Amino acid sequence: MNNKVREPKQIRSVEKKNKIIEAGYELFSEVGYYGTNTAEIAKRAGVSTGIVYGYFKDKKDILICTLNIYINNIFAPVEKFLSDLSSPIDFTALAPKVIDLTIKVHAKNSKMHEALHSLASSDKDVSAEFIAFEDNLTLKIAEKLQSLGVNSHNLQEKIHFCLNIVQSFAHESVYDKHSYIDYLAMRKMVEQTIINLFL
Amino acid sequence: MNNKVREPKQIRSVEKKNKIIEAGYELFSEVGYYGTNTAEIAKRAGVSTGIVYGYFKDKKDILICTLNIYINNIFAPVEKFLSDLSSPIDFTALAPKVIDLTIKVHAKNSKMHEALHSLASSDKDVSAEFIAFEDNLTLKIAEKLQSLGVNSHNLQEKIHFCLNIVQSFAHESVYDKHSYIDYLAMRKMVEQTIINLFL
Amino acid sequence: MNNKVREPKQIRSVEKKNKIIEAGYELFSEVGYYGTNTAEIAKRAGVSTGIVYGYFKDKKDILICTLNIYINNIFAPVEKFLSDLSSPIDFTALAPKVIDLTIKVHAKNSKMHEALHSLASSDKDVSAEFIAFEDNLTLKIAEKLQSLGVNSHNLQEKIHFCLNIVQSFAHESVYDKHSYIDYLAMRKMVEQTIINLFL
Amino acid sequence: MNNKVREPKQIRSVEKKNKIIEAGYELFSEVGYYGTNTAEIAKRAGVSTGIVYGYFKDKKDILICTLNIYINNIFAPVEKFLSDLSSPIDFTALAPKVIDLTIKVHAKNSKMHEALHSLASSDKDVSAEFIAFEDNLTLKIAEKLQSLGVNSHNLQEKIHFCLNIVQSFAHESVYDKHSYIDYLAMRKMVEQTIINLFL
DNA sequence: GATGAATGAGTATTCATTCAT
DNA sequence: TATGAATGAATACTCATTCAT
Repeated sequence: MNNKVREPKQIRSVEKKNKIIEAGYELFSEVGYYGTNTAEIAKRAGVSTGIVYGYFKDKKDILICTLNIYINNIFAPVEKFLSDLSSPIDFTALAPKVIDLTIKVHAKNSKMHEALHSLASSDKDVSAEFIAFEDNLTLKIAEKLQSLGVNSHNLQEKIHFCLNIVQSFAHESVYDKHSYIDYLAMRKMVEQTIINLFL
Repeated sequence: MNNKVREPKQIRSVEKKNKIIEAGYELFSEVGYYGTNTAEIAKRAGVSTGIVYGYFKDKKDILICTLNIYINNIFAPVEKFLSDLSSPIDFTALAPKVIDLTIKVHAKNSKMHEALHSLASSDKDVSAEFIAFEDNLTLKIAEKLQSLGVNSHNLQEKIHFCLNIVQSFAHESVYDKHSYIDYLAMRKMVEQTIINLFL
Repeated sequence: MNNKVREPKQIRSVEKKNKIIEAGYELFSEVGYYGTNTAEIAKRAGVSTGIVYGYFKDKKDILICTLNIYINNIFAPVEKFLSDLSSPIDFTALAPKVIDLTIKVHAKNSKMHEALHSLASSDKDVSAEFIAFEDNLTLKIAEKLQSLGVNSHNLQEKIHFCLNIVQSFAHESVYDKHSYIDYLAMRKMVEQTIINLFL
Repeated sequence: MNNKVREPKQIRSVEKKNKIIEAGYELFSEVGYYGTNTAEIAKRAGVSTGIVYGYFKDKKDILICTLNIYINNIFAPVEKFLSDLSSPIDFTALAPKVIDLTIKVHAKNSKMHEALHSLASSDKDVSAEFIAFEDNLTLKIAEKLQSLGVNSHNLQEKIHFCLNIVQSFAHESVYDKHSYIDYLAMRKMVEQTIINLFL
């Protein structure tokens, strides 16, 4: 067929495409997908509205690309964290660090997290990308732990479960949504749960 | 001031209002808030577009009302469950039942759950209603448990944490999103985590 | 044909019709014809929306009826004024009184004056009714003056011209629209112009 | 902040904006502000509905721009007229010319005059623009007359008063609204009134 | 490649009028 | 007569996408 979307090869073009993605990332984070319009993205990226469709198939395509930024924003610190791990692993010492990292990462990306999750529920493409990311993350961590001698049964399930509860805690903790909750006490529960899993 | 929205007192009116809410519930579940238009809601409810604004202030008002249905759909079975509890509580026996119930409830309301959460992230009204619901749920459960002699430290935090992990599990479980995960094994982890909390 | 609009014969009905006209008068005065809706008129009149169409053909029909109120509001004091006149007429003494009366009447009905004129420009029915009123007013005054021995040439033209300038002055004066104008000085001009006409 | 409305710099754009204003002018004149819809304006201007909002903030913004056309339509001939005046001024000769000019100008713009006045009564923006225009006109004339040696007391009030009666006469004269009036006789009164003022 | 003007389908909301009760 | 719920056509405005330059 007629592939209208350019794969930019020139450096200038790549830069321009990235500018658009960044602008999209910012706006989607600030006002959500439906609160953002393409003209605004173009304006913030410093390009014309027309050229956006030179680099992206449609508005959703921009979102998919911002999703990749989001994923990298999370992946990068996690990979760094993993590469610093060494055998033998002391989960009692590790758990607080994992929580700290997750909160830190989440605080920086929480808005986008919401914007993306919001779309994932109604859009198969976004949802698929999201699931693939989580799978990938779980697997990466599992591999690393195994290479460091962790031979826990149901390792992937444990990691996945940990990710769930840590993220869930980080999300609430960042927003401090429920005023009557003692988040420090809750944090201890999260830590202990992780430790118990890997005993 | 000018209260344009009718508070239906006639039976016929109540039925009509409910029809609209149901139609909204269905459509928001199917295609999300932004994928639904008011004409479509009216059509599915079998009413004119105009009368929708006789019962609801605006489109978001319909959503808020569907949110209440959703909340009741969850509250009702939980209250039933709580009322069947008797002292002394055996958490080892209780945990699986809680998970069963949550999965069952979630399976029936998961689509709406996503649609609502999706909006909660960008809309303060929806978000507030949601948080209030979660607070309410946590408190109700805490009261009941205390009345049955559970005197655990940080009871509210424990309950809230449990709700988080059970819901998170139920959500994944219903969709079976991650193909490589053994959800039965993961379920055991959830159960054990609950039991450990209340030991 | 089928004359749907009832001519109320019952006293209760007449009262109800008048209530609607009054409500219309108030609302048209306050927010203009297009800023008023029939439901609001009915509400203020204390009747149902449906019955409005029992007494009036349509929304414009209400306006035409309010126009009659407006006309009476002006006619009545003018007639009173005329009936107090006695021969011989001293225009030097009369002119200030005419201006006072016009301002007084205008102050009470200026909003409706604007609402009606606003519609007269685009609606033939309203316009016709308005012109008939002005003709009638001019003729009434002319008759009275003639009966009091005023035999001025072009009497009707003079009266009409006087009405124009007095009304124009009253309108501006009531609103004090132009800040740099000395309305007292202008008033003297209006008075002198009238006096000159009838010398 | 977010300046969405384009300030057209291209010749093509300027032409298009003018087309829209003209279309608005025509339609507002023909059927009034409320009888005109934006789609109709776009259609008559030969453009899409969307681009109308590229050039104008909203429907009222179009009206304000047509108001400016209207004002220029009046200002231009008046300025021409003023620039042809030379000292000393003979008001007896001037009065008929002023009336002729006003009638001529009014005949060309009377419909718009009505449409605008109609809105001025309910809209502050339009009203303000109108008053400013009248003030401006009065002042311009006053300056010119003073520069030509007219040192009349209350000059502004006199001019303003003259404008009122001439416009009022022109309006009626153009429409010949009142069948029983001898407009030639009335015209003489207007002339004489002006002459008397500046004696 | 790049621009930004132009398109036009789409949408929430209003309101004069009707009609079942 | 009277009610007020119901109708549905009408309308201002938005925005993803296209296209002439």
